[in-house]
This record gives sequence, C-alpha cells and structure tokens, in this order.
Amino acid sequence: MPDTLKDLEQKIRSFTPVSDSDMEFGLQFYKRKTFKKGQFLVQPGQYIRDFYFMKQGCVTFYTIEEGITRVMEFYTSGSFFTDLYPYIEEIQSESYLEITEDSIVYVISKLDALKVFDHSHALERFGRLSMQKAFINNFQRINRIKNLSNQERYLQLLEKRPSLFQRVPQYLIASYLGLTPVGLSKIRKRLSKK
Amino acid sequence: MPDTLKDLEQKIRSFTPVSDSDMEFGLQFYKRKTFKKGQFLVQPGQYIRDFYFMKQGCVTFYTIEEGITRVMEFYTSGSFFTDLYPYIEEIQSESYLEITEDSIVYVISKLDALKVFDHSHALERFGRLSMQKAFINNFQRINRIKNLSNQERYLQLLEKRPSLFQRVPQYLIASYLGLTPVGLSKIRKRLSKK
DNA sequence: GATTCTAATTAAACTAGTTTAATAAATATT
DNA sequence: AATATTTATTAAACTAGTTTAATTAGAATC
Repeated sequence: MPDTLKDLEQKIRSFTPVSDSDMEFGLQFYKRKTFKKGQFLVQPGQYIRDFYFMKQGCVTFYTIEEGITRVMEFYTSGSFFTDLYPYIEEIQSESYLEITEDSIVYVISKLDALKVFDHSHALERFGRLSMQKAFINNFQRINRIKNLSNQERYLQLLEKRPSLFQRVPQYLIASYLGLTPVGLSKIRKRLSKK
Repeated sequence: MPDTLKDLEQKIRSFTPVSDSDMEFGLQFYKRKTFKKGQFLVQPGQYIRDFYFMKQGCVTFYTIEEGITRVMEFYTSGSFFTDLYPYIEEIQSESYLEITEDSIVYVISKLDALKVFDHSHALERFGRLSMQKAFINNFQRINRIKNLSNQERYLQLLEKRPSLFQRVPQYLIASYLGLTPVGLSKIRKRLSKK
C-alpha cells in the first residue's frame, strides 16, 4: 500500500472502524493519477467505469444542454465522486467531469470496488455511511435552494467555500447557484453598495 | 415473521439478494403501526429514535419557520424515510413528519437497525444501495430545480405523482415546488388557458 | 507592449414570480 | 340546511431575476 493513500485511509476511517487487513485489501485497488487543468475524466457518451477520490485539486461536474453549461457540483480535496447514475446503471453519461485545476485523484474501478465491498463488511459499511452523508448534504442543498434567496445562497457559498472563487470562473459559480452571469453580477453589485 | 411484512421484504430484495435467515433476522425488529390523518411521527424538539417504511398512506415532511410552512418531501407507499440528519447525529429534530392520510407504517428503532446491519453483510449492502438510490433521487431533484421552470416542474409532478394532488392540499404542493399558493394558482391558470 | 480573446459588468426592456388583500369556492361543523 | 372555516383564485402593485446587447476589465498570446 503506497504511503500516498494515507489521506484516503483517514477519510474512510472517519466514517467507521476498519481493520488493517481490510483496509490494505481495499486500498490496493486505488491508483493515484494526476491530471492537468482542462482534462476530462468523463465526457458525454462514455460509460463510467471508475469511482474517484479527489486528493488535491478541483473537478467540475456539468452538462451542456442547448449550448447552456449547467454546473451541478464542484468536487474539491477530500471528496468522493463520479457520475453516479450512469455508473450504477451502466448507461452512457450525458455529463462532463472536467479538471478545473491541476489535480491528484485516486481512482478505483467499479469492478474492484465491488470486490472490496464483497470482501469486507466494514468497507461495505463505510460505503453505506459515506452515501448517507452524501444524501444528507444533497438534502440540505435542496432546502437551501428552496428556502434561501439567491443572494443568501451566494453569501453562504462565499463563506463556506471561499476558495472556489479563486479556482473557478464566476460564470460557472453563477450556473452552480442557478443564476445567469448577469444575475450574479447584479447581486454582487447590490451587496457592494451596502 | 408476520405475513404483513411481505412488501418490505420484496422491497429489500429488489436491491440485493438476502438469505432467508438474514431476512428473518432483520424483519423481526419491524413493528407494524397504523396512524390516522393528523397524527405526528416527529415534531420539533424530539429525538429521532426510529426509521420508517411507508406501507400505505402518506406522510408530509416539513418545517415551520417564521410562520411559513416549508414542505421538503411527501413520502408515499414503498418509501423508506425518517428525519435523517437528527436521526444520525442524535440531535433534536426541527421538523414535522405529519400523517397526511391514514397510513400503515413499519417501524424499526435505530438500535435494532444497527443490530441488523451488524448481523448481516447482505442487509448492510441493502442499506448502502438504498441510500445510494435516495442520493441519486435527490441529485436529480436538484437538477430539476435548477434546470426546469416552475411550470415544467409542476407539470412533471402532475405526471409522475398524480395521486399527490388527491391526497394533499394544493398549498402544500406549492410549498414543495418552492412556490407560494398564489404563484401555483397563476401557473395553473396560465396552463388552463392553452 | 500591443493585440486578441475571454470574462465580468452595465444598461434597458421584459417576465415570472412575489406580497397583500379581497373574493370565491370547497369543506367541515353545528 | 345554514354557518363557519379553510383553501384556492384573482387583482394590483412590486421585485428579483431574465434576455440581449454594448462596454469594460483582465488574461493570454504574439
């Protein structure tokens, strides 16, 4: 087990206890890969074979429909991610996973991930708990979208993930917030006047 | 194992194979309960001890903030649900789970659910996969909220869950869609003119 | 350093929602 | 059946966003 996977190991153990032998079994399948800004992990039409852990960097998950880029999520250090629906259903992706900043990513194939879950009850539990956490995060995001104004959500993003604004152009953040670039610019102007 | 749990058993098996003995072990902890319209499974201030499966009926998951009712979800037949965040974190709920239609619910305590996951790798996998499905559903809901107009989302709800409109007053559906009752009424009027 | 290209802001006209209040239609109660 | 209560609609004024287009600012390239 290469030492570079220490942070992934820590992340897993933050969810549930895992024996050293199970951990070693699981981590052996992960490959460390580096990507340059502008590269794609996923493009429309592809089948999703892999599951990812972002060690360092940033990837943007988006679609383009009728020429409009729609950002669904930015994944940064410490996040697990993939294009989950096509990954599960083994259908073609309709999305992009584009590296937005030079990144180090740990990659495990779906086949290997299933082996890991088969082999270790503890790691299956980790899978359940990490999915549970992702569920809760999404649920809370829905509530923010429904219950807060766009201005409030902009301010909250600025507070909770300030580094995004260094990493990613503003029009992508606007899309993530469900706004046009013009709309976000107006909000910023309104706020700067106070 | 009482025969009344057949549909829960089927639901679980729709996710992953489970041996009869594991299934029997798991199902023994579920209690069948009936509730009348207007009863509450959860109210603000309570700790969440239980996880639920809706056999028949409807429950509305909402908060009241500054006098405004905000509907997060309607759970109907075949859904697993609870107020997950306080359930996990063992903090007080801030929400209501109100029975909106006479219902039959299967209930398992958190303690028993943990016993089940400890005892059976297969049922832990079921837990992972059901959570994964819930995650995907929420993710797709976020995308609908972000990418569709309110009118489109109203039409889609009408198409996908028509029975909701029989079960639940319109102002709660408006809230679920992130609209005021006035706003939803306007959309309906606009559509009826076509 | 000048040029080119991309991103962000601004302006103007527009739109789909909001709020508040009044009215109408259903539903529940006596 | 009559009354009270709750729910849904309508109207009017307002607002936070949109779209389109022009302008400015910032980055990258030659």
